[in-house]
Amino acid sequence: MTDRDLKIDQLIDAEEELTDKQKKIIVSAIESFAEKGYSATSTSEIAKKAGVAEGTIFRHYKTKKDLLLAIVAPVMARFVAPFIIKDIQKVLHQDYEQFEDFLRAMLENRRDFLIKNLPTLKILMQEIPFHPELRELFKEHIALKIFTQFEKLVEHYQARGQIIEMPAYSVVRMTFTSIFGYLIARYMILPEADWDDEAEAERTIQFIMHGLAGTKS
Amino acid sequence: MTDRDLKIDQLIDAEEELTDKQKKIIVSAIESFAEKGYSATSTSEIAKKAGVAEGTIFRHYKTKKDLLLAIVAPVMARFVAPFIIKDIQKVLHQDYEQFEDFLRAMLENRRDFLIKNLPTLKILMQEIPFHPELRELFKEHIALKIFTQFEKLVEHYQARGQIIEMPAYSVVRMTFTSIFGYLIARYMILPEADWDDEAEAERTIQFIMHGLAGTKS
DNA sequence: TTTATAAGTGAGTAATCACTCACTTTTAGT
DNA sequence: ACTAAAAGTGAGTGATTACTCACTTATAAA
Repeated sequence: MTDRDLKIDQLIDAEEELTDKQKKIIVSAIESFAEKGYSATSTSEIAKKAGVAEGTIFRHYKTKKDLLLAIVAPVMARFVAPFIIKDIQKVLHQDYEQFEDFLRAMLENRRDFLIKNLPTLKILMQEIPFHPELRELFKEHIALKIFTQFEKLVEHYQARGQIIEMPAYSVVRMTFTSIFGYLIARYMILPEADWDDEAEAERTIQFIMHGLAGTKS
Repeated sequence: MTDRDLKIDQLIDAEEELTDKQKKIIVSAIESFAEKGYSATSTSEIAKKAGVAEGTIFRHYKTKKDLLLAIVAPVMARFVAPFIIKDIQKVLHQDYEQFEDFLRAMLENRRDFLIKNLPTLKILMQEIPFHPELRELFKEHIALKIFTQFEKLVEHYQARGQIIEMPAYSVVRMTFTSIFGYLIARYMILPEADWDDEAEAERTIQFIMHGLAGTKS
């Protein structure tokens, strides 16, 4: 187990036994951060909403920023965790012989996670540009781990003629763009519209498959 | 000319003769808003950076939020303006017989605009979720005007067999997702990476074209 | 040159900010 | 029941906030 894997596990396991008041603080903070933004939310406001003295927040989190990181970091770690597979080859041969099957599994899996953690993921997207620590965590996990892992995966399917010959990073970018573009449009930008979720997901997957179609259909 | 067209023109023309100090205020505000976010930027900070008394800001903008809107609203209007074409049919027959040509023109055109207005567009993306006035402007222009306009356009190319039969809104969503996904990745998320811009743009267009290919190739 | 209007100033304001600290209450091991 | 550590409190801190206003300076038409 590398240092980096350890870091992820630490982040995920960090959510241990919390006091009732601690939970209320986190719930209230998530609500306010998501609604008004991190900078526009005051600690007194969070305390009031949580039914807690303002001092209690600072008993558990040294600074307001610490509170933000405590909320956002574990969710980021859990969001990318399923992509970090130790033995890709095995998974691919056993579970997903077709790239399409892999795509479909990924879309459904991450959709469920996104729905369960919508406000926190909104906060994460909002604040990433302004906090170097968050950006660093993101780069370390996403850019390095997932991206390279995904490139191997793409090359695997390219070798089998399922995906067009093209730089792997382009394939990865387009796939991510399409899937998360759909999820963001569906759940963040236009959640009110009446979506036919199954049909729209299937169309998105077909779009990617045709867009990246290789020599063997 | 409808009320809405008038509104757009008003927003665009709003940048008339400004004092030297007024320009410096706007430039400084854009810089700080983009770097630290709107809420985390103080008016005293903007004044200092612009070499201006704090009162001068409030002479021209009633509130801090007014300053934000004065910066962001015209750029939003200009960003969507080229999509608002009065006579689509004419444009399509004369300039873009192929959907592919239209896509390529749109990509290049909006790329240039994005590069020239990068910080302001960053601010816009950041602040849209928190300001109802901005969201309203966006919905009015994007959701209603562009989206319906684009749907007509898609149906035009579908009728000619260039695009697969599929709900037009899905086609629009996927096209926008792919193009702006590329532009955002290229210029906002990973501007440091060494991109082969022409190749990457071409790959993105080919990806869309294959993903949406109709009966007649 | 006069004069009205607009642009610019900076000290001042009440409110709010993140955070501290001396203190009280709760928890849990013996 | 005793006790030490952890959790919780809320009044108080100086700094900073967006914004005001009485005043000065610059602009330009008559």
